[in-house]
Amino acid sequence: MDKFEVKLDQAARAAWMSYVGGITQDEIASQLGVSRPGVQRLLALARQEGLIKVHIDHPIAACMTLASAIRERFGLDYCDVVPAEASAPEGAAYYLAVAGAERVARLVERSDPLTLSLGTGRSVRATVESLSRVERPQHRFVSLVGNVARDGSSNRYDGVMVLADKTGGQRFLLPSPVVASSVEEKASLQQQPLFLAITQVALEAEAAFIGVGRIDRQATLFQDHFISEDELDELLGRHAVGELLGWPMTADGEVIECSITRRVTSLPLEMFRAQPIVALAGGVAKGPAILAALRGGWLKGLVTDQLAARHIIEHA
Amino acid sequence: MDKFEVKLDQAARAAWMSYVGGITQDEIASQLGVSRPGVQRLLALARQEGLIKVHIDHPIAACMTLASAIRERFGLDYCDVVPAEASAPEGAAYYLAVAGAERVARLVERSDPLTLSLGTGRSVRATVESLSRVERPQHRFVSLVGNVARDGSSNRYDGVMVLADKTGGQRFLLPSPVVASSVEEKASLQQQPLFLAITQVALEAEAAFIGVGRIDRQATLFQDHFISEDELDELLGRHAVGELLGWPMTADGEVIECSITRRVTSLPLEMFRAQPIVALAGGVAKGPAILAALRGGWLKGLVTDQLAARHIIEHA
DNA sequence: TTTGCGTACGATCATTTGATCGATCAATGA
DNA sequence: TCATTGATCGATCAAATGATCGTACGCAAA
Repeated sequence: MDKFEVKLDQAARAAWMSYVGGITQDEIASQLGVSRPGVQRLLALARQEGLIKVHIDHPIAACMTLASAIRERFGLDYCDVVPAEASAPEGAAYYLAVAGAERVARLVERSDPLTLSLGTGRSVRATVESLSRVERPQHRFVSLVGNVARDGSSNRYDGVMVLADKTGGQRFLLPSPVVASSVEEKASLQQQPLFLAITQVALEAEAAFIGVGRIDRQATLFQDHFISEDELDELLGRHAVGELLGWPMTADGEVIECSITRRVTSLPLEMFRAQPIVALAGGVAKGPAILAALRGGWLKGLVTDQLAARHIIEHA
Repeated sequence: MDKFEVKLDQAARAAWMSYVGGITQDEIASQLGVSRPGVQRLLALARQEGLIKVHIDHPIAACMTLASAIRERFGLDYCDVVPAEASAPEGAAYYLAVAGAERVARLVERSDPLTLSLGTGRSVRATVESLSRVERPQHRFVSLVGNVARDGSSNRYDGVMVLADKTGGQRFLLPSPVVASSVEEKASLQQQPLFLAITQVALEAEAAFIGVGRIDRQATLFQDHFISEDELDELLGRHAVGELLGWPMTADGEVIECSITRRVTSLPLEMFRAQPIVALAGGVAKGPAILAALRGGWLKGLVTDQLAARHIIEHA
């Protein structure tokens, strides 16, 4: 038995006494016949050699492991993963909304004036609906996506009105459909003073909370008739797997150039490179779209659920 | 989801960040949006609720678990369990000797005068042979068992001479066989001034390190002809499972009263109730004998191996 | 035997964690 | 509505742990 093994043996003893036996380094020192700093060194060696395995016996632990892996893999500021187990009675969408609301609340609840952008989508809407009321008339909230449906009605997933109502803050809404009916219509809309003023506010935002959309027959863009079936096929033919703010992208996160994207009225994603964009999206079906956004480097934060997170890590 | 589950959720998060993520309570506090003492409370809750499972990934850990269980079950001052795996090239007896020597060294290496008693046996002998030399002429070492074999030769397992040679300390040997050939011979031996003087020294010992003997055909008492085959059968008939210092005992640790024990020349075990007796013994075959000694409350310490320790815990 | 280098170790200081105390808040009962 | 009780929480202090520095020791080479 060589010297290193003897030392490792002793380190394992000390580690057992400390972590399993729960005694102080002083007591371990007197029991092993070494000094207290000597014990601390043994414990450091045990940690360094990976002798100490810790397991948190709670569903959350698996989520946090995934979250940590995603955060590190894609260089995010943060990643929150919520449980998606059958034991969760209200469903993952509820937890996603609560977790998203927590993140939004951290910004909204402060007193300094804040400018915050929102995308649209079920998750974004659920998030702001989960938020508690707080009086913050000094804040400004701006929508990054047009809030008009193709038939002229308001966007059913808009969150800016809800958020502004809950806080008393100012609201800025893009009065346009997310995809114009023609390139000319888009050009006309983007020259209106209101559009330019809202663009300016959006550029001043401290953060943006957005949804992630799929490109398939269940896509909001398709379901809400912003794009036709032919256009859907076209996007699929160009390997589109998801969209952010109406901008379709490939699995690598590259925005697709085509006739459809030339008609998207949302502010170009490139304008927000310097802003933290946080995606709120979950479900295994959203996995490919979220992964695309991550690969493209568009996101600084992610709030998702375990199912999507697993997909992301398995395919990263 | 009730308040306790929310709290437990948060505790699990904090625990993950601390124990798996390895970050400080301050950092966790800022990430969870609570105060540092709040984090400390969450971690305490996680510990209290048993969410944190620690495993030491080293063979020693299993030994320490057994040792801790034996120590608590029998109220020992200490219990050292050494590995008994096939991966240990030198065998468990070597580790047992090294561990025993460590315990003896703690006493022997100090400068204050020490009086120490020794029993006999392979383990005791191996232990003192594992001990490093140290100059301690002020110490006294006394044998608790006669060091004469039935044929008049010295006891091959005596440790007092070895120990005294290694330290330069004084040696006190009982010049008698462990079992006299008659009650009269025992009486005669015990009245000799030398015997009385050695008894007095033994009573002043701070601790005693002894072996544990079996009562079967491999028993030292039988192999070395201290007892005959009939006497072995008699002891087995009286449910003897082991012996300490030649005193045979039942599985409950009660010293057996019979013609054989009336001839044992060792000092009566009852004389050492106030002294810490440490047993040095290992191997699965020694399990029952060690367990008997523990049940009888004769031991204050134990140095053993994993095989014996398992037996003890499984049958305790 | 001496010298030089690397490692181990205790003293000491800095940082982190654990625990207590008092104030505040929320819930309950009169 | 008010008073009481229990729980929560931050401020603060005590205890424990982590890390640095200087010294001593062990080992190898000259």
